[in-house]
Amino acid sequence: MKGARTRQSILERAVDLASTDGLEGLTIGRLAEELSMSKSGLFAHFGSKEELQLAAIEAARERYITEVFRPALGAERGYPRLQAICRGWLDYVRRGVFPGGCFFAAASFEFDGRPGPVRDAIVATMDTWIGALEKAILMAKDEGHLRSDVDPALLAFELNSLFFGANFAFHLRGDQQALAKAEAAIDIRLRGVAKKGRRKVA
Amino acid sequence: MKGARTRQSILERAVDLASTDGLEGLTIGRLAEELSMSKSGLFAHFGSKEELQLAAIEAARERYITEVFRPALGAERGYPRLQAICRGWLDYVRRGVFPGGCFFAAASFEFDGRPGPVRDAIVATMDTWIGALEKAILMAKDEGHLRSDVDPALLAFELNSLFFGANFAFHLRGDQQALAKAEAAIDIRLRGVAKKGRRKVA
DNA sequence: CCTACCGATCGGTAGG
DNA sequence: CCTACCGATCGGTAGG
Repeated sequence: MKGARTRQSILERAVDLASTDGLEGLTIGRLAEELSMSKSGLFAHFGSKEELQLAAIEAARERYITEVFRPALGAERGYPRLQAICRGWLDYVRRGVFPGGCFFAAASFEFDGRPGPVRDAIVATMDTWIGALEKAILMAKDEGHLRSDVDPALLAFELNSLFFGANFAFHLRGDQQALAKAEAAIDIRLRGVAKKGRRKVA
Repeated sequence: MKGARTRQSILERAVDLASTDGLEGLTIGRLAEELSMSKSGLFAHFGSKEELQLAAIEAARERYITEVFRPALGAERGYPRLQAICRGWLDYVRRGVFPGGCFFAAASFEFDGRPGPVRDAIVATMDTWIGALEKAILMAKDEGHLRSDVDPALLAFELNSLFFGANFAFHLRGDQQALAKAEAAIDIRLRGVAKKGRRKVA
């Protein structure tokens, strides 16, 4: 019980560290020092650095679902929910849910050229996310909110690209208009596929 | 003269290594080993790891300009050149100009949460790139190829997002339709801002 | 451009 | 969860 709580607090810190320094830049020594515990004591919770990385990915996924994705499911299915996901994503960038910017964008670009179990876990997480986005689009089609010729896989690709682009412009470039641009771009795209009577995004 | 050649060959290797392992993951020891030279011999060319990282960013920028950007300038200014930049970018992803995927996307997401001279150099490089993209869009407006209400900063944001999204879908997810999706998304967006008579992207 | 070396830190282990 | 330790590798230096 206590072990599980300790493990969870280690992972929250690990996720924050990895979002700024990367999953490889995350080291057991610094993580232990920040938590004021011994390296070996922390290490005992995971058994290897790779297991720590995999557990951090899972913890980041849970944080993302709790803070960003699940709240959007409160909106009614169809266009409103798709809007809620988009607005929630931009808010996620603004709020800095991960201190070093989007954990998943960072992990994706860190591991896109390297094989191994960590990469595989990132790919699986991103496949699930893109799948969830496609499903929200498909629901909006089924509800008759989007035109029937909309390609969910294509639109999900576009929205995800704009999300990552917003993270890039906001966190790296410090573009003060980053979120306004992303919102405008999403608005343009969604208006292009919405059926009449559904025109506003913001 | 010979020193400059050695330095250049070190940097080409450094850029390749950094594109897969990151600019922090790039180590002097492994780089020296791959080049069959001593660590200190290599080190003498740069003086510090940070200088090596800065030189690698500059070398990557030169490779990008030579392989991707300059060829697109061969197309006539306006819509054709904007198309050429877009097509060149997707081809750049497909060809794997950097073995670990786009060097700049990786570096951007690696350093977006960390201060310092390396981050500053990445920001400056990306600002220049986005500025060049905006300029190409502005030229297309000036030539009368794009509608006069087009916002170059917004369209540059959108195109760059799709470029990075294509890199993500292709290199991380291994999505076989990644480039086709990116091409379709770019086509949709450019057709939306093109003046009549300019409708084809591919 | 080399050999030889430095202190610090890495992931990980032994033993409790 | 700790102390005490391991070999390997890190960035960097001395001296040539």
